Amino acid sequence: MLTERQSQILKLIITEYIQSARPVGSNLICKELNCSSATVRNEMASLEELGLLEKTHTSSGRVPSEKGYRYYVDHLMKPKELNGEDMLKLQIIFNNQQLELSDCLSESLKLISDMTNYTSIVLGGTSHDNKLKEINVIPIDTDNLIVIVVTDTGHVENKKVTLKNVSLEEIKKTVNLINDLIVGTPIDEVSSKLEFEIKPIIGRYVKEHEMVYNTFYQVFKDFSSKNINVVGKNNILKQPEFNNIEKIRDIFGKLDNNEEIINNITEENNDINIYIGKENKLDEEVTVIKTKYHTKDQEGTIAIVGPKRMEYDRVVTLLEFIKENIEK
Amino acid sequence: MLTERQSQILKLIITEYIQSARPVGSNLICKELNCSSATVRNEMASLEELGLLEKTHTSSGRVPSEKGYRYYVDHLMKPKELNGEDMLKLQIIFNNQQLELSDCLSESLKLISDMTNYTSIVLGGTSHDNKLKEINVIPIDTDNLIVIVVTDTGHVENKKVTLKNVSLEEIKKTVNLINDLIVGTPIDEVSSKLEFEIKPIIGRYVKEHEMVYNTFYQVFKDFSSKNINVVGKNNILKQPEFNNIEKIRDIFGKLDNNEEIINNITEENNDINIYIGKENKLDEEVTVIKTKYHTKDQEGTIAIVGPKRMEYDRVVTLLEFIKENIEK
DNA sequence: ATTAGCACTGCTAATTCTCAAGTGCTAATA
DNA sequence: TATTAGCACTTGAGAATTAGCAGTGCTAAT
Repeated sequence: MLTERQSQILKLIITEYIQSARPVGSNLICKELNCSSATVRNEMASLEELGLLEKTHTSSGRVPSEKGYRYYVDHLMKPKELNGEDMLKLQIIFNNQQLELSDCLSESLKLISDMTNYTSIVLGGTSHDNKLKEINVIPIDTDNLIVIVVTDTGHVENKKVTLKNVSLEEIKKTVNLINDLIVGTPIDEVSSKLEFEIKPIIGRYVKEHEMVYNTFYQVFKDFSSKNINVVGKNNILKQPEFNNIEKIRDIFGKLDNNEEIINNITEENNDINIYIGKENKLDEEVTVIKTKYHTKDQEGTIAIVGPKRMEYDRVVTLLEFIKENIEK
Repeated sequence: MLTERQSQILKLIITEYIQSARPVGSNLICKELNCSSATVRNEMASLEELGLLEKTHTSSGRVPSEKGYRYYVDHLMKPKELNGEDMLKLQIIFNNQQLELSDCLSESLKLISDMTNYTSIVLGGTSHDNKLKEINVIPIDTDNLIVIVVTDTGHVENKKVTLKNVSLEEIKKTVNLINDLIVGTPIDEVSSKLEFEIKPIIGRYVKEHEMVYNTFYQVFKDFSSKNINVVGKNNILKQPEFNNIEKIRDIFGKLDNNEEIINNITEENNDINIYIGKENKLDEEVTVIKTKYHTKDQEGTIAIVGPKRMEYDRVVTLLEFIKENIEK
């Protein structure tokens, strides 16, 4: 357990370092405290002993270690009030009735990226509460048609499909079957329901039933797949810790790789969670702060990615605010 | 006019520089030609006199100037055969019947980006030949509904809109009006037709006619807006000329700015056009090679962006191939 | 327990030095 | 007249050196 003064010093070093990105020396700290630089140096040495601080070289100032940041977010950090201006801008987005919820989300995270110079990620997926409302087909020509899928929450998706040698009659029949038997099913269960309720009987009505079944199956599969939105990637270029091209390429590569994002960013926990450096699976030189969100028609993850030297308090407050606002 | 030997030297310098990105000295060249390095130096001096070559400092090798590249693409460059492997990969994309045309385009440009390490851009827009086939509404609840717009080529778009205090009756009436009067209109003329044919009469059928009109107007406006697809942006990080963060931020900023892309990339000419350095409006340190394309349902621009030190011959051939393939 | 003082460390930036690559020019040559 | 050999010269890149500074750890005094 740290003494009061050690806590103070650790906190000062971290907040100073977050702001300046340069190692912090004892002189700077002792001005804030009622003691000499020598005393601070002694304390720093103990904090380093505990693994909370590091030096970049023998005679440099101190830099927080990952363990130091962890201690900071667990014990020292105070929630930060949202500043008036930030709050106002976010309010404007959420009060805009014109915007669909998913647009609100990306808009507000775009704003946060601009304000903080970090990168935001929204992962969205249809939720269990999202039920199939109806499907619809619009023929284009003999071989091509559009399938439109609508959920009860107003989420719509369409896909152009090619079905050769299948009469419009048969397609209509299939659509009716689906509308009769599947409507009302949570969207994430449609696939299995299709398989057990439609597949066995479709042969009675449709000649090329395998092809037709596969086509519709594919449409629903696409529908329930996740969408990924990475905002403010270029902000990475503004962070001094990412000042070499290799590193930038590395991180940009990861942020462009959808699979990697889904695997490493998706959050299952409803709290605001902080993953510092090696604690996160995306890249050990960044911190990821993220949370799961639920709305009536979708659920997913919102995440902020930045350097380990991140304004933790501010980001947590912003994420809390957004999560709260989209969930109502 | 250049002598035969001068042409040869210029060409050698440019191809060598394109490949190595380092100033080219006389020694390297004289090995390819039957003459001494002194002779080559003399010729280089004349080529510099003509503004076709430059030096980075008094005793460096030569680097092509923009005028040099221009001369090269106008007079020296031979069209390059598509190599078998590249060709094969592209063929696979174009032969895939499953893919929509627009997907083919982005797929093939993604491939080109990977092969060349340049960045590709596809600008698409609905063309004049693209006609409104039908519109459709699906009510979600009392205030919200989905508007679905379909064109005769199978392009579909949907939008969720909120219309308070408007009865379903009135909305259906509006939809019928549009389907009766506007269907068959080229998509880029729908807006004006709405204004002149629907706006004057809608008041007869709908109480809140202004709001309803505006809503539909907005839907069509969104529909006909251009879509932009920038692929392989990260390749910029691989080019040695873009090795400082400032420059990268600059270019990334431009490539993320949709307005800038539309204004500076859109091409009106059907040939493959090459814009070297200051000749292009995007950024004076890059070369843009681009062309306009037409398909039955859309037209737009495809462009490749890379350093001035670009493999001109290869890119031109690739673009020609793609243009040809999507246009049939 | 705290602090003043001092020797010590390692980084950064400036300076100098060296070397290689490449040039332009002159004079000799074919 | 066109080409070439030869040489003095220029420059940048990289290595080595140096000076100075920010900051440390330790010791001894308070």
